[in-house]
Amino acid sequence: MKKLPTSFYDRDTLTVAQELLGKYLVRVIDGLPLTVRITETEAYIGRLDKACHAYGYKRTARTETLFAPPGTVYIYLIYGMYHCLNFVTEAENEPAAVLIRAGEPVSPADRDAISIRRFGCPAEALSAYQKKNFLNGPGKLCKGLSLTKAQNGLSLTENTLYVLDAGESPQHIQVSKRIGIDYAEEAVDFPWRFTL
DNA sequence: CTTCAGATGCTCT
DNA sequence: GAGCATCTGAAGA
Repeated sequence: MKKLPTSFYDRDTLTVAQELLGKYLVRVIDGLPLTVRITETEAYIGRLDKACHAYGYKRTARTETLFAPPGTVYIYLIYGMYHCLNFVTEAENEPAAVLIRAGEPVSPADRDAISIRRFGCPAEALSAYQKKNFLNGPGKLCKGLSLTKAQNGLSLTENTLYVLDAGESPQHIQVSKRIGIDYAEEAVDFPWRFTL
């Protein structure tokens, strides 16, 4: 499988958000890869989107990463205790990104390694509720893959975090409104959430 | 299945 | 000082 190049991210954010579905997200820790199939994304586009941290090209210490070149990793802390993983899209200085909202382990070994990070025990010890809600949210995904602000600003062309083309073209994409952005006025209705 | 409150700290005004 | 691109456990239907 081939690592997605910078040119993949250097495109319209809505296109990238949809095409990321079904791709494999690889997180390498101490030389060991954890692989997750991406199943849900959201698009955020600073130039016109009040839900985006960099709406109207607002530049602060936090949003600086959104102005970085496409294929840069944007991770921020939310609600004081969770992290959200994003991939920067479009041209440099055009602040936009795709939020990775959910995924699923590719193999049983990935499932166990991620379960340890998320729950402190192997997957077989989990409750039905925990198995059903394994990586179905941005905070859960980051917890399971041990992603924090320490990885903010990394490039997806490096070897600690990257995306592989699994050869799967996204089918049956469900389109809906984004979650948790009630403050964003007209942008709350933008259909920019994509689920496999 | 659903709602609900509380956790917790960084970011921006 | 207010608010946040969330999650969990408890309680009720």
